[in-house]
Amino acid sequence: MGRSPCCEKAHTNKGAWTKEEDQRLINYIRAHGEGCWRSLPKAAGLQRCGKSCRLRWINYLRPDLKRGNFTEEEDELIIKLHSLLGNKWSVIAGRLPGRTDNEIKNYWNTHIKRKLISRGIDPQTHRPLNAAAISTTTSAVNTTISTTATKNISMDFRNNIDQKPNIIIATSSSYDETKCNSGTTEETKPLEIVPQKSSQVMINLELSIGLPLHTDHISSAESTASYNFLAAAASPPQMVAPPAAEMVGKTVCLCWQIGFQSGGQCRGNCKNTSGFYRYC
DNA sequence: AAGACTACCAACCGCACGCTT
DNA sequence: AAAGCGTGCGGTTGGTAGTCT
Repeated sequence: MGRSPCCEKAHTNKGAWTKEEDQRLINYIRAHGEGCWRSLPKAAGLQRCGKSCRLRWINYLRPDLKRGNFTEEEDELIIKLHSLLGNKWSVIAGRLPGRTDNEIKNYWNTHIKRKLISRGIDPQTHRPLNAAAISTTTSAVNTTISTTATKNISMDFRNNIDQKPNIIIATSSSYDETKCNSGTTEETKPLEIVPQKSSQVMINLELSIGLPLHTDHISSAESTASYNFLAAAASPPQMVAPPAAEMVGKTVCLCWQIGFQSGGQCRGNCKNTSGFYRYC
């Protein structure tokens, strides 16, 4: 399908924004709110493309933006989220209040990439640089597992946050509590990260892939991959072990379900009986 | 002091998606 | 069903400030 240009290029300014332009944009949005970016420039008296206005507002002028350097905690959270989500900057930004996708993307490219490389970690795969060749084999195995049987796959980062996670495959069928509604990308809950006693943070991301064949239990065609990891920057490496009881109760769970989207909203039953939260 | 180099980040660009007509 | 529109996303670029030689 054809598309018209987003704006008339002939009479639009480009490049850095002036203070006056900023003020005009702020004033307009304060008075009329966000939205309708296409018509905003004209209404606000700006000779700018609507996209440019939107970007300027989102990345720079929004009042809830947190300026300043990233903290060590934010660094580690970005690394963890990137290892799970890849270059989904907007999703990652959604987990970091006051930070924008553009800011995180820039920070990733200029700081974190180098930081990971200096640690001997491949920034793209989050595996040791010398293990890149193995990664494709491993992912192929995981794909086979997740599409043929009901298994719980955990990636445990507690050993060392800088190393590839331990992958734990369990065949337990007591996973009805992991059920999550399909097509639930509309509503997002803030990610809860509860500091642990030992200043650790545990995040549990669940990936569910499958067809909703049964209503009561996860079907045999469904599989669940759980990614458990600790942002344990302050803690020494430790042996892999099941999470302690007090940790389970504070675990945060992100649940991603890939399936047919029905357009329905998340029904909000994302907290299971173990006190886990899911992000649907 | 000045030119070269590097790092940073705001802004741009093209594309994809969802919704409406 | 197809076309058009509005918006959001991710990759890339270009200007500028800081550092090095």
